[in-house]
Formats: sequence, structure tokens, C-alpha cells
Amino acid sequence: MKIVTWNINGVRARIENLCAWLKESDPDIVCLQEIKSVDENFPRLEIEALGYHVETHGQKGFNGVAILSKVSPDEVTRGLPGDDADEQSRFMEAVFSTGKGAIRVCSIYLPNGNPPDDPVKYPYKLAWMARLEAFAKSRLALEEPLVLAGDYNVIPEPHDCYEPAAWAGDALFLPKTRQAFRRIENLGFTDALRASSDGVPVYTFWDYQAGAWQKNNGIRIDHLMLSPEAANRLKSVAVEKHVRAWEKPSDHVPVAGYFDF
DNA sequence: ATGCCTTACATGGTAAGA
Repeated sequence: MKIVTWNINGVRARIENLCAWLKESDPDIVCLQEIKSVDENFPRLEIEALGYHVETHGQKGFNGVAILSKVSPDEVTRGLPGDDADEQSRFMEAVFSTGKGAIRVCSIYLPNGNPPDDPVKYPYKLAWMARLEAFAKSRLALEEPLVLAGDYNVIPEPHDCYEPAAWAGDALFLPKTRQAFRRIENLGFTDALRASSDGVPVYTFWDYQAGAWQKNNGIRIDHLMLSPEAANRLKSVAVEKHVRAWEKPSDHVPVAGYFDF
């Protein structure tokens, strides 16, 4: 089974790109982030025509997540628990049956948090990460295969960016951000790409500005975090970076995990 | 150099991204 996370940066602006990629990549489950669309305007017909079931959790203008799948999920829930007043659409969860039991998959769009001195944005990011940690801890107790897939807006380590000094004061790389990420990891999750990349720098995002793609000035912020039961079935991970060179690309590329399910 | 692009919303410049 192939499970992918991809920040699409506007699903309506990217629908031709997305359909071409679905045909080429042939994923079983796709977690999308930044769909930037309300559910009613999500281009579901084009995707359903390619044989995918579509579940969305959108909002007007920005944010928004979705899960596409060849097989219909048994259950879907929307919103990260822990703050009923949070109206930003950044989280959804789906459970699928496979020939080898159930698998649980979450599509995560973690807050950016910049600028860090903003009275709202960085505290919201850290609070959101604390909620994600609590959720992750509760789900681990189920002892099920679980994939927390998404754009974490976290650069975990210095070698996950082209120039650590340039990111020193950024909300994606601040010590508190990395610490909050490690707290989740240390509950017992495996960072799938790190576990399979032998320490070689691998990036998943290149800014549109300043020729970042051409200069390979990238960062690794899109992650597949695996419960032990999922990590034990991981076969390989691929960053489909060629997609970044397509016409009208997203600034993120798909990150795919291949599992023995 | 809080910009350099890009999307959405709206229909002209902002907000947001990372």
C-alpha cells in the first residue's frame, strides 16, 4: 500500500497537476493539505473519475485538508480534539480496512506560526502541537497501524534545511518548535523519511521566491510519522521531487510511504 | 532587504504562506 502526504497549495489552482500526478503515482491513500477551498467547491468529480473516494475538511480562502483513497474509509472524523473554539480546518482522520487489518491515517496541516513575536500565531502553533501530542498519545494506546501524515511546518534538525543559520529565528525551526516535535516523536513514532534516508539531506519544500528550487534551497517539513505497528510494515519512502519542476507546481512535493498492507 | 512568488478573494490591493 502506498500512502502519500502532499501540500497541494490550492486544489482548484492545481487540479490538472493533481490528476496528472494521481495517474502517474498511483497512490492508495493521499493526504492533502492547503486545499484552500470550501467543501462544496472541491473538484471532486475530476478525482472521482480517476477512481478515488474523496473526503474533505475545507474552509474559505486558506488552510483545509482532504483524504483521497482507492477504497472508501470506514470512518472519518474532522478537526483536532482539544479546542472547540478552533475554527481552522487543519486536521482529519480516516480509518481503512485492509486485507491485513485496519489502518488509521490522519491528514495534518500544522500552523506555520510566523512571525514568532506575533501575540497569536506562534502561541497558536505551540498549543496546536500540544493538542496533537495528546491526540497522538491517545491513539498510540490503540496499538494500531497509524500514519500521521502532513505538512508539520517543522524543520526537525539542522540538516533538514539548506542553511540552518537562515532559519534560526523562524517559527519552523525555533527550539520550542523542534522540542514539541520531538515530544510527539518520542511517544514512539518513527519519522519515516528520516528512518530511510541515511542522513543524506532530503527536502520536501522549495520556496517560489529567489530561485530556491534551482539552487536546491529546500527544507524538509512534510513528514510521515508512524506508530510502531505502521513502522514495522514500512518498506520504503520516496520523495517525488520531480513534481516540483512541473508547470504551475505546488511549492511542496509528495512524500510517499510504501507499506506491507 | 519582513523582499524576492503564488493563491484566494475580489475585481484592487491585502492576507497568508514558510
